[in-house]
Amino acid sequence: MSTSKTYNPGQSEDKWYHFWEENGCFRSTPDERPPYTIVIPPPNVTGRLHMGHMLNNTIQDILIRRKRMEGFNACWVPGTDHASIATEAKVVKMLRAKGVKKSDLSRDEFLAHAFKWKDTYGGIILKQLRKLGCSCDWDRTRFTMDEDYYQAVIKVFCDLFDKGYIYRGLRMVNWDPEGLTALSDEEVIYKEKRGKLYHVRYRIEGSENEWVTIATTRPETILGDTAISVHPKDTRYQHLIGKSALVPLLNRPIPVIADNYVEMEFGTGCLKVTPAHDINDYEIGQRHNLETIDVLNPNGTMSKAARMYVGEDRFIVREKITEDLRAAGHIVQVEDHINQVGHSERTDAIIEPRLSLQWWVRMEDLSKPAYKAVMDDTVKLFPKKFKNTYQHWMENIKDWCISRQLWWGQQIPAFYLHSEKELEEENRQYFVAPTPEEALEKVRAATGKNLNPNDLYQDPDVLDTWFSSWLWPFQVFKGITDPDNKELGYYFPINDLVTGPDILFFWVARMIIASYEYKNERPFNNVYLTGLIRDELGRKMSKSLGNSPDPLALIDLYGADSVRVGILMSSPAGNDLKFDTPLDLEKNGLHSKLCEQGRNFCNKIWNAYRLVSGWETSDSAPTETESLALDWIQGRVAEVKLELEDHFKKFRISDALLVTYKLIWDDFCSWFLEIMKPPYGERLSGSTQRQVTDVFEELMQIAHPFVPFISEEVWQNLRERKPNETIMLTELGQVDPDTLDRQLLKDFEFITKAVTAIRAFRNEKGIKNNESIQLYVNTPSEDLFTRYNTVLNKFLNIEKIVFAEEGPNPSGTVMVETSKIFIPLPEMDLKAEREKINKEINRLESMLTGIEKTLGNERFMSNAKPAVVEKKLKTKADTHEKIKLLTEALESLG
RNA sequence: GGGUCGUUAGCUCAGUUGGUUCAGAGCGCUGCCUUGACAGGGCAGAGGUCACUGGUUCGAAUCCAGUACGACCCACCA
Repeated sequence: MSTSKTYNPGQSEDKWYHFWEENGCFRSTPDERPPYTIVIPPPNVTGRLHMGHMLNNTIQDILIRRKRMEGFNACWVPGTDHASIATEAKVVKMLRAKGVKKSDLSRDEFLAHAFKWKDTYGGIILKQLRKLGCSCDWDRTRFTMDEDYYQAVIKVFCDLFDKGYIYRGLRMVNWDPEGLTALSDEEVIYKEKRGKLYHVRYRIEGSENEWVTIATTRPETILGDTAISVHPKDTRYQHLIGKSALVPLLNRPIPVIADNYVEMEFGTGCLKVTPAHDINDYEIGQRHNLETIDVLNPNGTMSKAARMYVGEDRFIVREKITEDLRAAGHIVQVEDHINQVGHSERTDAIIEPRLSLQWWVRMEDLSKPAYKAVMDDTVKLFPKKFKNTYQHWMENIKDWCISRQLWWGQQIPAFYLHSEKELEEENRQYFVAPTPEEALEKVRAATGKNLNPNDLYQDPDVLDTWFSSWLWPFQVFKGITDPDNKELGYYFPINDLVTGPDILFFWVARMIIASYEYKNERPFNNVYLTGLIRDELGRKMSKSLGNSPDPLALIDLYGADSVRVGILMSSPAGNDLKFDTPLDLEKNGLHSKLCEQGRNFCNKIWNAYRLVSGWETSDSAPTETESLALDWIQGRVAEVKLELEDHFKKFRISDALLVTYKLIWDDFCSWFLEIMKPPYGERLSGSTQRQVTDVFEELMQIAHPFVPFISEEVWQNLRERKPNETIMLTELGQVDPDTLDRQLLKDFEFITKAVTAIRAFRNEKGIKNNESIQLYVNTPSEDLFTRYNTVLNKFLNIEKIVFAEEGPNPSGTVMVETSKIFIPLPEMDLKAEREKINKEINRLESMLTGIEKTLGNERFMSNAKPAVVEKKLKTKADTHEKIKLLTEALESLG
C-alpha cells in the first residue's frame, strides 16, 4: 500500500482538481433543483492572487460546496474585471519600458496592445484560483469587457441618460496628475501628511505698509489667487473688506471679500481664495463671481496662466516660491501642520482638485430603493455593523463622476459635431446614443440636418470600471442584453455575495442600486463582508508594504487544504485576521503556524484512514462495545451536523470549521478509534468495519467544503468507487433533532470524564500505563460502569472494577460528578492525599456558601427564571453530595 | 471633527438570550509517554482582577455611562 506516514497534498490536489473539471462537477445548468448562486467579485484582469483573495474565495468555495452537497443546484460564476485605470497604467508602463509612448499611439493601436496584454496576463488569477480548489463553473467565465457586457454598459448609460440620471457638467473633480484622469470621490484615499502652514503677507493696494496675512499649505497656488476672504463678523478685518490686496511676486490686485465659510480661529483668519484649485474656494468664487485662474497643467506642472515657474512640477515650485517669497519679505511665519492629503487609489499620486467637464450620475433618487432594501434587511449584511456604515454613505450620497480620461474601458456613447470643434468644450452640442447611426437620428431630430457618420466624433473618455461591475450579478446572465432569458430567471437574484469591506461603496452598494433600477429586485440576499488580513504587526497587507506572503508559495509548502484551514482558523466573521507569516521572508523563510495546524489536521485525517484501512476483518458480529461506540459516534456526528447548520446560517465559518476539526480529531480519533482498535493480533467484525467506514465517509463529507482535496482522496480510498463518482456530488443527509439519543451522549460524556480523571490520577501518582489498577466504585449509576466496563478498560488498563462503599487502605480517591472511585495503591503519601482532598472540600464549600447565599436571597428567588433556580438547586445538592463523599473519603484515610 | 468596532492566558482569538460546572479554544510553555495510524503524535499540567472607573441588577466578561489605548470608515477647515 502506498500509504506514507504523512499525507502528501501535492500529489492528490492536481489529480482531483483535474478529475472534477473533466467530469464537469463544477458545471451548473438550470434544472428542477433549487438554485444556489454566487458570483465571484471579479478580480482585476491583470491581478495576482493575494491573501485577501485567498480568504474571500475560500469562503465562497466552502459555501458553494456545502450547498452543492445539500442538494442545491450550485453555480459559482467566475470572471475578471477590466479594471480600467489599473490595467491601463500597467500597459502604459509596459509600453514605456519598450520605449513606446502612449501619446505616439492611436487609440486602436493602444487597445490592441492592451488586449494582447490582457490575453497574456489576464486570467492568471483564475488559474491560481484552481490551485486553491475553487469549484467555479469555468464555462461561465465572464469579463467585464466581453462583447455583450460592453453593450450592456452602453445600453445602461444611454438609458440613464434618457431618464435624466446622467448629465455632463463642469465641476470640481479629483484629478490624478499621474493617471491623467478624473476620479470619483471613492477612489481618493486620504492620508495624514506632515506639512507646513505658511503665513504669507499680501500688501494692501494703495498703501505703503498695510498688509494682510493669510495662512496656506500650498504657496504655489498663490499665483492663482483671485481674492482674499475674511469672515463677515471678524472685527479684526472689517476695514479691509472692499479693498484690494496685491498677489505677492505678481503684484496683481485681488479683492478682499467677506464670506461665512472662513473660520476666524484657523490660521490668521484670512483665507486666500484660489477657485481653480480648491473645492471650497471654487464655491466661494461662484458666490462672489470671482475669476478662476488655473495655474496647473493636467500633469501637475505649472501652466502658462501661472506666469512664473511654468512647466515645473508643483512640489518643486512649492519650495522655490517659498524661497522667493521669503526673499521678497512676504513670509511671516512657517509652522508645522498635519493635514489630510488625498491620494489616487490606483496610482498613489497626490490628487489635485481641478475644474473640468465630466459625466456624472445623479445618485440621490436612483439610490433610494437600495437604501431601503438594506435598512429593512431585504438585503442582509454580515456582520451587521456594516449596516451603519452603509446607511451613513447612502444618506450622504453624492453624484458619481463616471468619466475617465483613459482608453481602456467602455467608451462613452456621446457624439459631437466636428463642425463645433472650435467651440469651448462646454458649449458643444452632444448626442447620446449607442451607435453613431442612432446619434445621427438624434442630430436630425434636434437640428433638422442630415449628416453622415463622418460628421460626428465620439467622446474620447471611457467609463469608470465600477460603472460596468455594478451590473455584474445580472449581466453575467445577460440580464441587460437579454433581459427575459431563462438562466437569469433561474439563477437571479443570487444568494450570497462574499467580498471585502473595502469595496462596500465602490461595488456592493452600487450593485444594489443598479439591480433595483434594472431588475426591480435585490441582486442578492446576503452580503458577507470578510475581515482584512493583517501582518504580524497588525498592518494591512498591501503590495506597497511588501508584507503579504505569496499564497501560491504557501500552497506549495503546505497544500491548498492546509492553507484554507490556516487562513480560516482565526478569521471570525467580519473581524480582521492577523496572519502569521514572518515579515522578513528572506531571513526567516516562509512558514506559518496557522497553515501548519491545517497541515497537521490533514495529516491526522490521513493517519486515521491508514489505521482504518489496515484493519483485518472477520465474520463475527459486532461486540457490545463496538455497537455502543458506533451508536455514540453516530450521535455525535448528528449533533455536530445540527450545530453546523446553525453556524452556516449565521455565516460563522470559522466556528463551523472548528467544530468539524474537533469532531474529527477529538471525538473520532482520540475517543472512537481508540475504542475501536482491535486488541493485539485480533480481527475486527466485518460489520463493524463497514459501519466505521460509513462514519468516516460522513466525516469526509462534512469536512469536504473546508478541505476538498484530502476529503476526496480519503473518500475515494475508503471504498471501491465507480469511475466518475466523487464526494463533492454526494448528498449531505439532514438530521432530525428528535432522533438524537441525548441520554447516550450524556452517558458517554460521563465515561470520558471518568477516563480523564483517572488518567490524571495515574499521571499524578506516576503509575505507568502497563501497571494495571483496581477501581473500587461507589456510585449511584453502577449500570453505567458495568455497561462501559470494556470502554474504560481500553483506556485505563483496569484489573478489576468492584462496587463498594469504600476502597482498601490505602487508596487514592477520584471524584467524577457524584461517583467516588477508590484506587488502591501499595504506597501512598497519605498526607499529600489528605491535603488534596481538603483543598477540594474547601473549594466546594466556598462554592456552596455562595450558592446558599444566592438561594437565600428572596429577590433572586422571586426574580430569577425558574430554570435558573432549578439548576442552582441541583448544583447545591450535587455540591453537598460531593462534600459528603469527600469527607467520608478523608475519614477512611485515617 | 463625526461615526463604527475592539481591549479576555505569553501569542492569535471564541464566549450567540446577564445566572459559580463559562472564565474557554488553538498555538506556545512544562512534565510524562518511542515496537502496531500519526513526534506533523498521545496523555496530563501550569497560565487570566475578562483595559480602567463608576452605575444598573439578587447576580455583570456579558447591560449602561465615562476614561485610556488601538483599528477602521466618513468629513471641504485653508
